Amino acid sequence: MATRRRASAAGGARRHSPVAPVRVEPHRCTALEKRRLLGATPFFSALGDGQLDEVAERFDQRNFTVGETIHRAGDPAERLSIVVAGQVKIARPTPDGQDVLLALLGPQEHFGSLLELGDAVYRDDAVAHTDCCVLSTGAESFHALVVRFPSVANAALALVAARLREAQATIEQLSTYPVPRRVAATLLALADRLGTIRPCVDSDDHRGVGNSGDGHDDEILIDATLSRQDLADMTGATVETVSRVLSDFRRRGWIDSGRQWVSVRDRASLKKVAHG
Amino acid sequence: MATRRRASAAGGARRHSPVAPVRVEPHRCTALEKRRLLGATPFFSALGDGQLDEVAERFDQRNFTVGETIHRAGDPAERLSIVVAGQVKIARPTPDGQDVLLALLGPQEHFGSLLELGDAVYRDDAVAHTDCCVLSTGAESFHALVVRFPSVANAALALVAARLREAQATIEQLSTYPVPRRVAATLLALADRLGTIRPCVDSDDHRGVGNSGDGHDDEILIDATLSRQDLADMTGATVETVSRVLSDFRRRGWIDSGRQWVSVRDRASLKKVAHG
DNA sequence: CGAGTCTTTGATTAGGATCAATTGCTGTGG
DNA sequence: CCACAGCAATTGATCCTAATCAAAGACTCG
Repeated sequence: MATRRRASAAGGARRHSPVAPVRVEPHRCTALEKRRLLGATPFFSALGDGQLDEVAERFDQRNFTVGETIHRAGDPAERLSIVVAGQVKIARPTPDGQDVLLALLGPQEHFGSLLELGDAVYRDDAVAHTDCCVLSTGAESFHALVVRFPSVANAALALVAARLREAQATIEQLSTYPVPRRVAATLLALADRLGTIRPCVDSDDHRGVGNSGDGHDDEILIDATLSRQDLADMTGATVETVSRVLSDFRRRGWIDSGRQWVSVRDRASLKKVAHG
Repeated sequence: MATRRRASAAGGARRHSPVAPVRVEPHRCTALEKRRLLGATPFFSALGDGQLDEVAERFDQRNFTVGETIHRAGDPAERLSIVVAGQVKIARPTPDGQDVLLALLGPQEHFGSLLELGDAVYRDDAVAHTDCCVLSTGAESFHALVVRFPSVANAALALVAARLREAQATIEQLSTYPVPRRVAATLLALADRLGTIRPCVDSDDHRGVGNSGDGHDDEILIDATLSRQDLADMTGATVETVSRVLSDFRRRGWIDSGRQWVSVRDRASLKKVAHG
């Protein structure tokens, strides 16, 4: 389904369509699918089929289309949600209008009231970053599951702890490193989480060979609609600065990028920048 | 025990001894004390005496003196610790030597392997910020408790979630606000967590009245040895900048400060700076 | 094709970092 | 009790990173 017109050669200017074919999925899960999807989730991976049924009946499914708001900061925090398809953006609105992008979640990842424990309201906006499908359950319902299945408690703890680690890494970045370094680190992290290999060499285009001998060919596309503004919100910088940094990286051949997309060409060099 | 020479009047220059009487406590808890201390902790507050005994026998007690290292980043992460007296500083060392102070923990607060779940090593240094007493247990031992007592699981989840919230607030601060605002917010947070009322008006000094009519008299001392460097590490700024900001706040009469201590005089004004 | 976004690039400014002394507090030892 | 060594804090001068302001180019979609 990827619409593309002329994915021109590697070296030169950026071209039209990014590489992210937006996939939509407006569907309704069967009970069976729900069970399967939840079972694939870190929360419930230790449970057997019978137990999963019990879990599944407590979860509701909802679909959202790009840009749709799932919840807003300030709303009563009453649901724990798990992304099963698509991507969800978690952003903290600040008084002065400048958002901070706290996470870009993909399938299997969770958001919502688990993080707001002991808190009455959400602290962040959750917005559908692509069309997406989400399974969610009430906070009490989830707590019942925690009590019933100790493995769920352990998993939840581990997941929140992992989030905390990420947050602390971000704090480290923000407090001590300059923007290019933060951008490099962010790109690498995104490539790890959302990267797909060899973007420019696929599709239905006829294609000679692909790599026209320009050094590296292990290009990794970050499979998300990623604007400069998003990157700025992730790194605590401004759009203009991010744009300048990306232009610089591009000039050096470390990345390739265009409207709403970035791909990593020279992981090693980025790593060097990201780690000192 | 507070040594002090001449705590001079309120208005003018800063004077000698801060106000923090350093208390030492090199002792050994009895089993009974251990039980009581653990029961006072958010982890185990829901448990009965019999259950607390079970918990207590899994915890060991250790004392540390100021500056002593409890664990270092890179050490195998094998213990969960709870501060019962004194303060512990959690700092993340960065490659280029500049530390990031992630937390300053007081009694009842925890650190260690709970946050490193699924991680083999500590990410941070833990250092005794004052003389202190710590109860700790092995990671497996703690997990056994989690499975045995669901309330412990819930408490642990809530505690880690609370840490995550703090971390996200810090990220918000770092990404979008200027230094004076961050410093103001940090001071307020410290005053809330570690503040003691009326510092200059206590001790065994004879004292006329105390407040010599200089506007506000709700002064709150931050009860910790707090260097400019510590503050800088908490706010992601440099010592010099923090010093300038504090001098400014002092000139305005919002705070009072000296070598290794700060007290808050005008909460309202600080709040105004901290929140826009 | 044209309106609306997103991106790039340039010029200017400002907030903090850095470099460099100087002053002030603390506790130690003569 | 006082002098001194050592560390913490202050203050000034300068430089540089990144924000801000401003405008033009690029891609998408209706």
